[in-house]
Amino acid sequence: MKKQKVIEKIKNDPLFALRHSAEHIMHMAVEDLFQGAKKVMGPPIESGFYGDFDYNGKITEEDFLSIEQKMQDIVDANLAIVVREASYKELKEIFQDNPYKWEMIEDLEKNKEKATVCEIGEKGSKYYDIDLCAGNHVARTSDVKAFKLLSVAGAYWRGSEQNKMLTRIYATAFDSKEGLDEYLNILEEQKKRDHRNINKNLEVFALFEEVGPGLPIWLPNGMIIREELERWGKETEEKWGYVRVSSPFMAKRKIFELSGHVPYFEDEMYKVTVPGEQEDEYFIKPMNCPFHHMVFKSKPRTYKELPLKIAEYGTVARYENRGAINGILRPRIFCQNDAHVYCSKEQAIDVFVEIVNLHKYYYDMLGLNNYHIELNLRDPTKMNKYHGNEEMWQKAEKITREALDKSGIKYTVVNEGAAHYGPKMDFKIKSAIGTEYGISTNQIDLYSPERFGLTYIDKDGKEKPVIVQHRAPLGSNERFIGFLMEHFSGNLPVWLCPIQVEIIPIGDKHEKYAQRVKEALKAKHIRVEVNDKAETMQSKIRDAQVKKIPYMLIVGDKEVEKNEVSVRLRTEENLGSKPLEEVVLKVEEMYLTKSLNLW
RNA sequence: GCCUGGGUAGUUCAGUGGUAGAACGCUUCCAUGGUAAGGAAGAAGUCGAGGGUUCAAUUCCCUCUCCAGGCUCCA
Repeated sequence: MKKQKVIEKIKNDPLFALRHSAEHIMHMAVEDLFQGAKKVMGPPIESGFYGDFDYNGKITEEDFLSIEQKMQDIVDANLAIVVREASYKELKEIFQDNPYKWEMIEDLEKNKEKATVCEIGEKGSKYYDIDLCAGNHVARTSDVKAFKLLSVAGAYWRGSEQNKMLTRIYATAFDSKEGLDEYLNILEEQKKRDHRNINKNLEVFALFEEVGPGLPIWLPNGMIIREELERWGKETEEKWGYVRVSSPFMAKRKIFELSGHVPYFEDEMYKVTVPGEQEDEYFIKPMNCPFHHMVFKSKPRTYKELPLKIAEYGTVARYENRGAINGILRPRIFCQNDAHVYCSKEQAIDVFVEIVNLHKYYYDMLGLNNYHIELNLRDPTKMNKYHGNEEMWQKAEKITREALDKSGIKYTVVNEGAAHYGPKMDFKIKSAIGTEYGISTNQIDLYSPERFGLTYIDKDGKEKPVIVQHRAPLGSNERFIGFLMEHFSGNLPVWLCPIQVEIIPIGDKHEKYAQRVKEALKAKHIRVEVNDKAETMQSKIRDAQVKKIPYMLIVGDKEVEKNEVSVRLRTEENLGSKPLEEVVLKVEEMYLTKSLNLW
């Protein structure tokens, strides 16, 4: 679990104890209302808590009201909450018919850890509960001032697909009604910022049942964003010494066997069958790496060519779990800002630092500053997930850590999530709403060079293996743009806006002038449209605001007369009337410099 | 893939065992406006798909499909 850090943070939350107690109260209420429901466990989480139950019937959101009422009853009863130590023997007696608790007790016993219980109320009274529990609590149930159940979900016991699916209830609790209301408001706001909601106004992509899940169609507006972003990526890579290639969107099984993907990912690869041709199986490519390795191999390489940076905007297909699909943040086909850098052992660290710097450049330009690296190492409990020998892994890890230290970027280490061929670094960015995204990834790979026989002739005339670094600073167009939509809440930087300027003629008679303004902007390649609907100016302004168009140029009698336009920004600032030329130049400047400001 | 809930006009949603409604949007007309919604009329739906129960199904039941929130996963 990547949860250690999060848990630390949660434990420092002043509401931790209160939520923990609220969770016990919820368990009591559920066991009271649903015969046979067994409490399993439930910790406080960021901004709330959840509780898991084993219950053979259904608990749905319709039951929330009665559960909440029962909880309120327990809160009103003002029961004492006491935590004390307990013997394994006592515990096993208490939980003799609860296999989950039993399992936890046995774990404690095995590790010789102290066991504590939490008792709420007095034995024999209307409400009484005793539970295996290690944690802080508030003193009395009445300290839980405000709570709300939020959703039901299924969750596997101990997080494993092999285990039984339990019923999980998500909820939250606060020390005041105001705190709760504020939080519920934030949830509402987050929902509005969901890229799928923003998409309704921005018209970036469209999904259809007939096309298939996870297969978005890019609409004209989306395509503008995408092409601006790609152009920037390509220009930047050119400056940073990358060369571009293009690889076929499908290939024979053989190459994916060579890359080592088949044993781990065959189930998630789209197979292509060719009628009448049985000998070869083809897959739609799920990644670009093997092809770039082949580019490297297309002729003998020497030290003079290194580092060789091979880039491609490559579209890949992965049959993602149905439940993992989410708008364009997690589709089944996506286009990566991909490249592989081939270098010598000696160059590896400098190359890595350069890649980190490239990330920094991109993120700075977009004004994203809340990011860090997560270094994903092998999960010691799942060693069968990884290729290569121990020595290779140790070496890769050593280089990676050295490189990270030298780059000076902040990073956290997680013992999980490595790629099958090597340690992985994920760039995690926190969006403006606080959601964290794995937006880009970077990997130092010693495995592929060995598999593919990727070598170069060094100065001393000897053939040596290269080191490969996988990188995709702009992630995939899909996820990156979805992220940007949410981060900016739809208010994209001017250069990425599908429509940069909306011209709003006040009346019919101003339309001719509006067209002239339009032509002046178009001459500078600014994306502009005239709203010539039979509507009031106010209504046209509203339309533009909703579409998050950065500049609204209002033209009426006064402007026509002076050859000016009245400038309103989507920030609702009214800059007043300005000469047309000045406005054109300003917008052009903001566009070309990729400014994050509007004026 | 698993758990829970859902699918009604382009969108957000109401509603019903006797084949449907609102708001916004769209089209047309009127209004010619000064910084977030002027007025009127009109078009628009195989009530996700298939099967079953019924005299009758959008409504009840089953299967499939798609969507949402979780769990698991993300080369």
